[in-house]
Amino acid sequence: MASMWIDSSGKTLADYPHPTLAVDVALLTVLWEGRRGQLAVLLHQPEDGFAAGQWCLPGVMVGIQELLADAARRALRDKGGVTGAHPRQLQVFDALDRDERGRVISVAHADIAPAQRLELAGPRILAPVIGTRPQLPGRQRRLPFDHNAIVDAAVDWARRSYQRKADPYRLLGTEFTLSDLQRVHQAVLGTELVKDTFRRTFSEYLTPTGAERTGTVGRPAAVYRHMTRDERHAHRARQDQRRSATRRSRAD
Amino acid sequence: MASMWIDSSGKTLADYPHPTLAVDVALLTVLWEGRRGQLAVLLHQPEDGFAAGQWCLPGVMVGIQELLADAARRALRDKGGVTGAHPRQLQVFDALDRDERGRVISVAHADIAPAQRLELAGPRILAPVIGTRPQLPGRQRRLPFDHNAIVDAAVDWARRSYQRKADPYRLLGTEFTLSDLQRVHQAVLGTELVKDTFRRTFSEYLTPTGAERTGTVGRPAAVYRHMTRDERHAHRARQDQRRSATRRSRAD
DNA sequence: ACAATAGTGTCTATCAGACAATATCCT
DNA sequence: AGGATATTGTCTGATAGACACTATTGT
Repeated sequence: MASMWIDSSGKTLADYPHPTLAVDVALLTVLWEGRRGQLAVLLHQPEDGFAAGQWCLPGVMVGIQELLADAARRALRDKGGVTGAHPRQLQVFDALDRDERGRVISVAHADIAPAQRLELAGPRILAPVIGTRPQLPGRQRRLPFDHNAIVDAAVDWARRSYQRKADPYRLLGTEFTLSDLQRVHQAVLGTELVKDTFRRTFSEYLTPTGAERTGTVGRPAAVYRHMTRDERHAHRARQDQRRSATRRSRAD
Repeated sequence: MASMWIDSSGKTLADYPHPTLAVDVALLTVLWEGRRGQLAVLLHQPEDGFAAGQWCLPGVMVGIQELLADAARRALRDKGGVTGAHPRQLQVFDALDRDERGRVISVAHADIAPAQRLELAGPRILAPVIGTRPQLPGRQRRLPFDHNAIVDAAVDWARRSYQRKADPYRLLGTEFTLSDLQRVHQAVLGTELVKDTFRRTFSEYLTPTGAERTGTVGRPAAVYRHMTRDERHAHRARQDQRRSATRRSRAD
């Protein structure tokens, strides 16, 4: 059994003093003001404890038999009011003075979820992110601990994810138009995108449903959905075939 | 003072049972068999303890007031015989059963160093890496713990690093030819590269010293060195200028 | 009709790969 | 001379951005 292991000094590993392990989670989402989206991060305000009264990222200490992903989900559930998230590891923050309560090392996590899935009851807000900096209400200027750096890393991660793939974390529903998609990407990336290049880049990985979205002003937009695994596979095969065909014709 | 913090139950953070924290380090290098390079990873063989007699990555438990990078350096120094390394964090491995001695979470690190800097006295080897799999001597098939997964991650990291930048971790000395550089990149990437494309891609970021490397068969090769910070800066400025110039001429 | 939105055609610059030609050494 | 290596020129296909044009709706 695990806890029975004893070293040459008669001690178990846990008998030696070692850093406490925490997780902090930056849950990102997109807020909509009309047709314009805004990247935002979920913050909560502990009622007691060390950072009481300050907005900060949801975080918990990791239990001795707990997986990091489970701890991150627990932080989101208990402190963030979010269920069904799938937090991903970003990096470890280990500055000696990052937590004044003692030696605590934090594994930063991030996830992206549509705002509808968030339960904003309790002391929780979605803080808009300008650049990589969350805009806090009231007099608070910065997040406590190194949570600003964690948000930086999370926003970088989100932007990398939305650079080349169409809405990989499903901020949109199953059906959407290319304009919807472009607005989501613009919100996450924090930049405007060129319409025609965007369409050409991403429509390749989407399947038209045949339907059209009407009811608004302007020409109706074609409705798309993400490719299924099989469709992606077939698409790859077609591409590879075309490539080898051009190579063959060159050889003639 | 840090250790004075006490929660509502009268305990410090460290009083709660929490996972032990370790670091494991994959130090990569390139071995030369004539003109052909081979990516390899540094392994050592603990004389006692849990993994005695098995080749594995250097690793240590993180001290309560120790930085992860310092712990990784200590592992390399004490168990790997390497000084002057700068390990980088890769990711955290946290499977519940990854260490049979107890609940141990490991922060995987990696670095790349030229083989000359390694001290291979003691029970240490450089295991060639085919694909992402280290080739072990004798009957040992796999690395213990999840060290195979750590090597995977380290090799991926190294290949990403050598994809677009010229020898970023200085496996070569200060002066080298483009062929030298190409052989290093081929060794790290584990693939053959196209000569002319390689030259065009990387010579842009190098400065010719004016010297030539002679003494071998064939036309003498021009000797290059890496750009200084100032040279890189000037190079960027030139590029930007050219770009805006083409935009201007388009507007005419 | 006109504003607004969706979608396409085409030009250009850039780049990577393929191939070939030239250059200069050693034996 | 001939083999080996280094270096450069040029062609082609793919792609991203810029720009302009067409298409189809609601008001």
